[in-house]
Amino acid sequence: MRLAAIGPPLFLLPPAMPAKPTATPAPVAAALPAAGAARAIKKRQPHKRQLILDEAAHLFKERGFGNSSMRDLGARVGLDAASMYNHIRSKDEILDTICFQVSNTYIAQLLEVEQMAGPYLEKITELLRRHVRLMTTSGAAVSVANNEWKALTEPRLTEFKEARKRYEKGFAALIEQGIAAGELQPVNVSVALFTLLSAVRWVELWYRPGRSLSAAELEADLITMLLDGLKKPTA
Amino acid sequence: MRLAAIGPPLFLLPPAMPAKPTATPAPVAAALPAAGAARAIKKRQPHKRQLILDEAAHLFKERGFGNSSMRDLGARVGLDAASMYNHIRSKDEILDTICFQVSNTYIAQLLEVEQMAGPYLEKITELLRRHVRLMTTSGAAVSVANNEWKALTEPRLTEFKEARKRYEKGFAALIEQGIAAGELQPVNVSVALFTLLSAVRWVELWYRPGRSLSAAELEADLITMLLDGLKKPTA
DNA sequence: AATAAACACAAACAATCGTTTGTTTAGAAA
DNA sequence: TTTCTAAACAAACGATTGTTTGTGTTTATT
Repeated sequence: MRLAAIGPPLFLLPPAMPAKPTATPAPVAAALPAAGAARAIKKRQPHKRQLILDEAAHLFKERGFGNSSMRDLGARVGLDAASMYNHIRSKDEILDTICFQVSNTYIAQLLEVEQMAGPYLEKITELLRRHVRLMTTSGAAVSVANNEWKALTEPRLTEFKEARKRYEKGFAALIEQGIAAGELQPVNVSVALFTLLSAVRWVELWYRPGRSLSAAELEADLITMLLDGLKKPTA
Repeated sequence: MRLAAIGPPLFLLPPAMPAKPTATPAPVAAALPAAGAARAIKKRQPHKRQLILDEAAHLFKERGFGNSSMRDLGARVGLDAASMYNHIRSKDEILDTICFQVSNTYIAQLLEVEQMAGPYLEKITELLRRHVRLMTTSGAAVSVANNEWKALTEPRLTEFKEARKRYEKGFAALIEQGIAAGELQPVNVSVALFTLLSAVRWVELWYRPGRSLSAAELEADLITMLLDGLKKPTA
């Protein structure tokens, strides 16, 4: 019954507090100012802004948006709270940027997969694989987009929800078509969708680059388990 | 591609904002003062305290602990913020009570199932079933325990994490034994555990008593999908 | 060398936070 | 009645919140 080698405690799927990685790859599309909300301020050192965003993603993931102060964030970045306002517009804009970077990436992945050829089962697998991959490459940002989006302010809150719904509808359509094609079990589409999206969420909380399980192995195991089930076929 | 009948938008498993139900069943074990943290203050009207706790669970679920003020909560309860301090010790105590009510219930369910007879697959199914059932009966509290426990203060934060770990270890042991007995596929135990616990989490965000899918149907579909997989066996 | 822009910080702003205090109301116990 | 106490509110507490202002320092451009 060894659990230690693998996991940060997961009671009922809680955001764990990882040892602060001090540096983030952040492969989400770099801070395009999300339409109508955030205009960049970068001048001399555009990397400072990204540093703030990365550190904010980790802070918000660990403590939550509402429980994190700008002074906390400043301490992590190594800047006075006031100084950060040379690089960002507001605390809200930070959250906005993180959330929409993630949602834009997810939408882009959906569009790509939708245009692929091949059976629906392969499309679903590929979309799920990319979904998981974003978690392993941009875990903090994904975590914030998943857990802290409620703190977005109003027109953007609605926009985010709409983006989310678009992603879900696209994903659900693949499942529905897969069922119709006889590739998948005839389960309730929404139950299947939510279960899939939900099932992979622990990755964003658990995965750290140094883990014994590689990201590729994780992807494979996870997808196999979801598509084939835990139970051993009675054959 | 009808998704509407079933679901609140689930992008990557976000806490949805439900229409405020105005009344909660709250079948978690009623507010035993968690050891060393909360001593009840009830005098004349002990039900007022529970009303505050119920309303807090919904508020914290919708907006998050850090984004919810005592004045917000008071407005929902129909009381001045100050008046609530006749019934509760502090804002932290509210969160503490909610989190540990949930974790205590989960631990109790684990202990019960561990003592059952029968194959491991049945034990796992039963534990999963009770796990889901607590979400459908105490969704708001479960959601808060899952998402807001990070805001607990220190010694209780550690206690909560330990309770969570105990639950996980017990659950993992069942899976490991099931694999050893040849009842389950030989997957990585932790991957299986986290995937199962994670997969059912959308229920806490999606389920509402008035849904077209009954709680029982939901339980059945969900468990079947996780144990048998989404893919249609190529037979 | 001079100018201007980019950036950092100290100090302070109003607003809001959780909570305490003092007082009043209302019902139960004597 | 009188007495006691639970419970509600108004007002205010100090602390902290996000953010602005003013001023200085660095750095690149002319």
